[in-house]
Amino acid sequence: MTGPKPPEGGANPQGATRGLRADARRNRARILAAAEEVFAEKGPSASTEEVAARAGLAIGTVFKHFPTKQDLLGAIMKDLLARLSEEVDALASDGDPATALFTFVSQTVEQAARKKTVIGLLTESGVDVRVADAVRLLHEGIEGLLSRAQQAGAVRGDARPDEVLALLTAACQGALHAGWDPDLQHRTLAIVFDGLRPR
Amino acid sequence: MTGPKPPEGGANPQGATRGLRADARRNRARILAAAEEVFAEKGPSASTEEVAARAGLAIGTVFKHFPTKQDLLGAIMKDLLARLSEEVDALASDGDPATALFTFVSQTVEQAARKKTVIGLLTESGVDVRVADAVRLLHEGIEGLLSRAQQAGAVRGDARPDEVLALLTAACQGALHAGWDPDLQHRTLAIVFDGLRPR
DNA sequence: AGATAAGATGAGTCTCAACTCACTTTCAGC
DNA sequence: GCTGAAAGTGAGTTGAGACTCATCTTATCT
Repeated sequence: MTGPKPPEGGANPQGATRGLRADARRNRARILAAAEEVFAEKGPSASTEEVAARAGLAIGTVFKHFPTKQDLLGAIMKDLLARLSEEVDALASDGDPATALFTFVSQTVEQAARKKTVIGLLTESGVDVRVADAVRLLHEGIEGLLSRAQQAGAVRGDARPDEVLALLTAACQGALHAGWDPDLQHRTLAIVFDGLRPR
Repeated sequence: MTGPKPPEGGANPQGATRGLRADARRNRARILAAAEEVFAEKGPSASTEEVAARAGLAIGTVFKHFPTKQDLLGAIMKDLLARLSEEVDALASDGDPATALFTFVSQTVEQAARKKTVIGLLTESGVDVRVADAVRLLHEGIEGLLSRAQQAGAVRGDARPDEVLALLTAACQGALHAGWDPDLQHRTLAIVFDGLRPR
């Protein structure tokens, strides 16, 4: 009846990395980092093999941590959405309520132009159950930014959070196209922002 | 030196169907129709095999007409863009200049929600050289609608055609998401249209 | 240090879909 | 209706990529 400590049963606040052996935790992080890079460059159709190579690990290790490719994509997606939520929180506490929402949208679209991950994910598989929570969190964050902006008189009172989210995802999608450059992005978002302002 | 009439050398206004044997022309049309259906339902990742089945033809026939899958997707894309250009022309001659542009965008986005073809194509492969002409034609059409709307005072004078096209494609992309329903679509486009109106 | 289970490995399997081609069928001109 | 070329056929080839597993390695506990 002697042996290693059994896996800890408690709740794990961020990810399922508690109770993992040290090397496993390290490798999991490496995989996620590599995957984010690879998928950002080549989109979600990049092979798991390439992710493994970039992480300097064997393909089997990747599949041990993420049994299917969808799981891997879902984990990245979750990370990305969580980071967006953090940005929202930061802007909500520090930024000017009148411009925080616009700043957030601009930043996110900017980022989308570089990282195809989110975009391709949303397009290919729709919003997955695995990331539903993360999406809800982001939605709530946007709700906060929106209502502050409305109270500051910077955004029309009848705009709703789901409209903002729709505009945001649409703009992110659009950011992938040929001919989309910083200038066009700026001009296009300016139109959208004008549409959001009070008449 | 006797034999069947050699293929006609003249220009072919719509598609490369002139000089084809009757059955070939018929089958080519069947393939395009089937492909449009299949890709609209399942997106561009649907198999060529399924297209052949839907058309009631052998797989080899499909590949005889369209040597690669990209060719097939390109042909559909071209068709679709041509149809959009036709709609633009119709609205340009018949419609109210003040609302024609908005009507066109609404219709197109509406259609995108049902047919994933264009969207997935643009996302997966970028704008292909094969359809560059068709895109240019659509661009010119939008340019016309835009300048009429501006002359009618319905759209701000500083809006440019590429901004409109960016907004249009972005909205079409957005239309694929879970949670995108006619109501949300209407409200979101209303914001965009407000952004396009003179202040 | 020794024991042991967790973790890592990567060659191999399996599935799926794009594409080929030797052969058959059909159309069109005589 | 005969003939030759154009078109159609579909089993087979090929390649790519997701996923497996028998085996080896290593962290961690005593």
